Amino acid sequence: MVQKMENSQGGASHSESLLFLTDDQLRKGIEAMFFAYRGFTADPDRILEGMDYGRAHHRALHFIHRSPGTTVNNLLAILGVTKQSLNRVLRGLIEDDLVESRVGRSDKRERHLFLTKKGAELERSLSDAQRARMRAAYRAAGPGAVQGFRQVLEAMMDEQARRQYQSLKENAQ
Amino acid sequence: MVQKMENSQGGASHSESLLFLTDDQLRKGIEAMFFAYRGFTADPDRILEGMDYGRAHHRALHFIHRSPGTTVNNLLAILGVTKQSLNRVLRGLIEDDLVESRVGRSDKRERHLFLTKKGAELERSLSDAQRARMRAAYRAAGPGAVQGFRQVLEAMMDEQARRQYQSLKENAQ
DNA sequence: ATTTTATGTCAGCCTTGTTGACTTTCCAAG
DNA sequence: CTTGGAAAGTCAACAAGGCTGACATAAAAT
Repeated sequence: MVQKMENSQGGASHSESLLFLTDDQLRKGIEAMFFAYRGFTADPDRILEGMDYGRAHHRALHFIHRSPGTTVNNLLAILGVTKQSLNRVLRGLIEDDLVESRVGRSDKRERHLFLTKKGAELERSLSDAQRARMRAAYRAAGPGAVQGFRQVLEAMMDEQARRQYQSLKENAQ
Repeated sequence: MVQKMENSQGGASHSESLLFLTDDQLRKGIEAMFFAYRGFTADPDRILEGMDYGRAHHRALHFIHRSPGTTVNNLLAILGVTKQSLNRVLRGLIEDDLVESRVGRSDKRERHLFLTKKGAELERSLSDAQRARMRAAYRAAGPGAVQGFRQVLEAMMDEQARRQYQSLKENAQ
């Protein structure tokens, strides 16, 4: 049965909410994630529609930008898709000269991925849009909220994803 | 160019971070959303794999449970998909006796949607899993974080989604 | 009586995910 | 040096879940 909310939003009572997490509070969090993720992807999706690309291409560009020279296997692990799925995306990006694939020096089986100038430009325009929304959300919510936001998201990740997130977090450019 | 982070996480300086939002801070938020959303959908996805259902069915069940008797048009607006896409999902759920579609009393063009007992059971098992993760994340992050989490997410939504979210928020059951 | 609205349905397409099978390249261990 | 296995790429086939366009029906609204 759904619990009644003894501990509504309007009030406050921050300290109690740790212990008394009602189904209703949790459901609000779930719905907030659902609606917010739509907003989160909306701007890049708009930019990409019309081009031959989609969200999968955006993600590849993002993480190649983030870790230039990363191998296909690294990218596979971060994106959590199969190599066949990633390969199709990468093939398109390489053909269109947005991504360069260089054979590894020490291990020539590996391919190291880099954005071309053209690729960096597209990545930039996508991340500009996404950052603008994130910036607006952060400012609207206030400085304290940003901490909480990231803490809850981090706690929501699977173990593996959290490790990947944290190792990305460390090597700030 | 990517800005250097003068305002790292390790430090603190909550008050300044409102004004000095570096690209690096914003990127962390973006990546946190990406990885966290994977975790957010992981448990229901696991439950549904093997059944003939997917994430789209989960979403339909969630919002029908949330607003019993909602019309197809309402659901369309909330989910943000086309009627053809939703119809395919609903048809499956109705055939399998998880959802009941009743012709409207006052307006006989409308169909009002309800979960059957069987549908309510599946919805329950899905939302139990999702709530368990949300609860764990809330507890790990602490009571203050929950406020911030929801504030940032709400600010990240499109206008239309925010209105939908808020109107759902109001009629707590 | 006509138009608009709500819904459903058919057909076909796209993106992005999946599995399975197979090849090539090439490092490294025997 | 040979060989096993890892890394990468490719082909084929498929599924989920989006999309558009076209069309049908019933009922409400004008």
